[in-house]
Amino acid sequence: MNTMPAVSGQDPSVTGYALLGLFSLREEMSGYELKQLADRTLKFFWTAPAMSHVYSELKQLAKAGLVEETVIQTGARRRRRYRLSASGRSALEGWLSFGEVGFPGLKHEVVLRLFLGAVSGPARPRGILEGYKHQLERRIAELRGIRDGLGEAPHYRYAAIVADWGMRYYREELESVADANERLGGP
Amino acid sequence: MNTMPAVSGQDPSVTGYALLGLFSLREEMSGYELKQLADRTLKFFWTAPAMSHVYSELKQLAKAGLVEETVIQTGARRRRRYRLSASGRSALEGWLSFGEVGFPGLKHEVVLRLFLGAVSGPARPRGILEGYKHQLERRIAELRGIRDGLGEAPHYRYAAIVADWGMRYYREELESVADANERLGGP
DNA sequence: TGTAGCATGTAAGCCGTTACATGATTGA
DNA sequence: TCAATCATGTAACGGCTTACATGCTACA
Repeated sequence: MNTMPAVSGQDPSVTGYALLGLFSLREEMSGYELKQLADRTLKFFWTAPAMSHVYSELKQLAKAGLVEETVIQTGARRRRRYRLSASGRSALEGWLSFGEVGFPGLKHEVVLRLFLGAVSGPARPRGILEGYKHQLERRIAELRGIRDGLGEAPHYRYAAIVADWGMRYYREELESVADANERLGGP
Repeated sequence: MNTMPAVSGQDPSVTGYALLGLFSLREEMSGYELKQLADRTLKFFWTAPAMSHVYSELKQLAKAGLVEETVIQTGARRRRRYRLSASGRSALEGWLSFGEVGFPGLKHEVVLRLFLGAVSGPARPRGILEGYKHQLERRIAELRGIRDGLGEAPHYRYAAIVADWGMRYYREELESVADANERLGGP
């Protein structure tokens, strides 16, 4: 016999589990708050879902019983707040301990355009590289701010490892930009 | 008045343009060959499209007049071969010279699971990191083979820059794996 | 009182995948 | 001749985005 509560819907996507996982950092959130948290965490290693996608993902997670939904009526609009349910936590733990993990997926338009440099001529990649460099510097500053806020507290142990991973990655990208610029005969 | 030939369909997606770009490396290809080429080039900086997606993308590109299609009937099955058309080349050039290039998108399940290490406990990330290390080593060997085949010929100038970018990235990932393992108290 | 930003959603539709079906070719 | 691999697609569907619609709140 089945002692689990009946739930409906499919297995969550990886993004679904990722969002579920964020509830381990903060017990209760609205969709908006979850999106904000995703933009300070997930974003650095997993494409941040659009606002509207966060809402629809939460709807599905609620339908599957993995998060508990509290509806608050305020005037003409209802607000919802969510927290991880017991079965949500065990689903998350199960997902984390299960199976193979795929190789990271990358969609790197900068490198794509560099790769096609023979078609566009070298001026275009140089400009793109320049723009990418600025974006990277902004990202690095953003991530450094977050990383500094974590400190060395054991509570943020994993987050700190991940933040340092991200910093190392962005620094490597900066190096690759410099190397490519040099080889393109750039400044 | 419009001097361009009439074509139908939407603007290609980035993946569409990426595939179009591969015809600058090899004049004429079947869908199968295009997929093989993508797996030796694109794959390292842009998620490689599934075989079936390559076929449907080619169909769309042909419909839009960006590639020319030659149909060959052999027995009960027709084969198709493709080459870049004149308007395909100018569409590619236009796309390459146009506009803003977004920040690279990453879907890194390894880091995601590391990030959630507090939920799973440290043993699981350690195992995942170990597996990732092996995958990275295989990738590096694969890319090194390709890179060595390029040599220093000016013809492969851009490809060589991109291959070296990839190698640098994978080496950095290996460093991050080692750092994370250390901090997890691992071997 | 009006406007900018906070907040919550729905609808349409593309992008891309997996599963499936099937044919052709090569070598054991 | 059987199996493996090369090769070509179709169908169904999920994931995720953009565009749009709307309400709420603070403050100038």
